[in-house]
Amino acid sequence: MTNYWLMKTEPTTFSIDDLAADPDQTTCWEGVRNYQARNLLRDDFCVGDRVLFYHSACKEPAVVGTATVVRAGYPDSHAFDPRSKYFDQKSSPDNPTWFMVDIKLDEKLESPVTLKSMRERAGLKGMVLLQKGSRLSVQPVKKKEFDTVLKMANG
DNA sequence: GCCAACGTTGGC
DNA sequence: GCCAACGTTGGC
Repeated sequence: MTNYWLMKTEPTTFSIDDLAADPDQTTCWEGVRNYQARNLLRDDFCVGDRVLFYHSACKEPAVVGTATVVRAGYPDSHAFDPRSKYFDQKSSPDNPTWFMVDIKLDEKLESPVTLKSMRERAGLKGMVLLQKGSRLSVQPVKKKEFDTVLKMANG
């Protein structure tokens, strides 16, 4: 059973081009420090799940690509490193607080699907992303929503 | 840069 | 357990 997700990133921090430039086009998704998102990463992400890669807090917020989960939830080791900006004293290798997954790029969309265009699409009304005050950085997406976004990307 | 909405912290 | 204060997110 494949799950569908949307993952937010600020392109100034890590963009779709950064992912595309990686030799394996793969990255660990470190630094999530929100419990609801943590629970999803730890408990619900499975290898093979599909991901909408979303640019937030930028000029044109949009889904800019798709990816696949290639490693399910495992402890975020950045939380153990005092030099990391993601360091968290309360997380330890014995009893990790924070988790991450690995994702691999599927495709960078030729034409990004903007937040604006998603708001205008009746079929996407229920998307978590579009709910008022929604700021979950890792969020579930329905298969139908995932397919609709891709349809919008491909004309 | 503004500000609404949300999550976390900590005093009581 | 309540809730005010604070910090962060993220669209605009």
